[in-house]
Amino acid sequence: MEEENELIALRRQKMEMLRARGVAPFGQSFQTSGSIAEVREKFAEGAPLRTAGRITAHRNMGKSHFLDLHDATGRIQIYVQAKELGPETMGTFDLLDLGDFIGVEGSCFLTKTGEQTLKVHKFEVLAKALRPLPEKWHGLTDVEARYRQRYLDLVTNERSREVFAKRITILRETREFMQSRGFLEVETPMLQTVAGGAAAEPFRTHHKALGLDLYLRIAPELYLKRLLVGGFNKVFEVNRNFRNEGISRKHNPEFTMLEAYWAYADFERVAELVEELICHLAQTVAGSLGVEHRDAEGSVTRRIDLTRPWRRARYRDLVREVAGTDWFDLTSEVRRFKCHELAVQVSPEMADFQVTQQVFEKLVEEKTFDPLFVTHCPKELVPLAKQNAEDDTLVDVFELIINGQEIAPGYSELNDPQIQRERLQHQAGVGPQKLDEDFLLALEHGMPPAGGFGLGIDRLTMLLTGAESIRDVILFPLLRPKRE
RNA sequence: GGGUUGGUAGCUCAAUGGUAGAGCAGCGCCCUUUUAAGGCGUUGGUUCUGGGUUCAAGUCCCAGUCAACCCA
Repeated sequence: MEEENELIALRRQKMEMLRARGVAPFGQSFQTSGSIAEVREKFAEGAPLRTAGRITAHRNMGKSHFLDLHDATGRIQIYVQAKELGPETMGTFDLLDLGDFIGVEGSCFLTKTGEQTLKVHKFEVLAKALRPLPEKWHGLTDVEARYRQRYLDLVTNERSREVFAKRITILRETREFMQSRGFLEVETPMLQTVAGGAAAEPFRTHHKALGLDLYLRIAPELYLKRLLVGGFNKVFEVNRNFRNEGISRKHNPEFTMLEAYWAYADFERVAELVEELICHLAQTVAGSLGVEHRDAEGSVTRRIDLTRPWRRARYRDLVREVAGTDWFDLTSEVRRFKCHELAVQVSPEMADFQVTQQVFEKLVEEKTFDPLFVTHCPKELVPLAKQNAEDDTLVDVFELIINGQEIAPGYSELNDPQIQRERLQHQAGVGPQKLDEDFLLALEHGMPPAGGFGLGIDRLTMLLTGAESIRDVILFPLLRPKRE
């Protein structure tokens, strides 16, 4: 990657000097009494304990040393006394640097300020760090470096560790919640011959042995529905979708989605379920239904109230609220003029429903922070949903908006194979998708009426952690590689 | 794809067109309860890359590159 510098050369030298003393700079397994957090729990004055971690600070008092040992669970102070260890061991100790992994055996004591400390009797070098870590106080703040070298971000930034700990909890609790409601977790293909289930540009790939062009899935929907045909009543999948589109604060080309289907239910019951799920996750992860977002200094920048019941409103009513009660009576030309007045940008090639959707996105979606279920959407926006029984220009769906973003769509699923075929044919005409004949064949065998929903795990994590960018909740977001 | 801003030591940041600096880390010395330890001293630079303007460029201009933000 980069050439040798003085700091690295010096660490290599120390590594060789360790070898010369018969100390392996990259050690073997080390039996501990637990992680650093566990050791702190077991802490009892005088008790012997063993733990391991990375050295992140060294306070040198001459004949005695205080060091901080870190792992993902926390920090513990260790105390090294020259008299205790003897000159031979201290010679090895002097070859340690910040960043090195060591294992220590010692006894618990409290310093005069009351800090839990391990007085080291023995230590082992577990791994020498040949490159220096970022500075202790500011940590790594360069956003580009934080994404490219996430490991350094995790080592130095507590806040980043917390975000990912919460993401892990969200995934675990989501699975448990869905399973507790009787949903079965299934796995469906990532490699698909037809990229269906959504309107999005797919990634292409190729299977050599079959000589077959394939797509990375843009959604698992059509396979999960096949499972309803197959007799499953409640299924869900949590995994990656891939969309070959632009990258932004809210978009990463691969993102994690929970998708679930519930036979004999409809979008109303699914909305209830989603409400319960998100409230459960908020309680578990944020500890409250009042979610607070904070800036780097810790001041609250946004409060989101998840208290149930959540507001439900019809798409057209919401548009009327922001664009005037007569919006849907206006001509195309007047609507476009009104967009100009409302500072909503529209382009000439947009259809009327797209103009309205643009108004909706800018003036409703982006300004809504507390949960809002948008219902009775126009069918052009959601071609895979069931038509409303009273008004066939509408479909039985909800779009859940929280934190200014669409977080979860929910549907009464279309199960009429004939209408489904027409809709897909219409969609295939404009998009890159071909017709998934195999899916239509399945539908013709009969799919029960069902409710379904998708929940964007990345955006949900943003909501519950206060992250401003999707890259802050994805461990390794896609970046363009750095060239030489 | 378009616009704006940015890229300087390992990290965090300075530097009117005029000798590239500081803090932390490192290195040396002092210090046996420190915790952003402290004190004294000290090393470290392809200023993102390539061109140009100029007596002189980190700084101005052009092109490229990567990133962040906004827009499509």
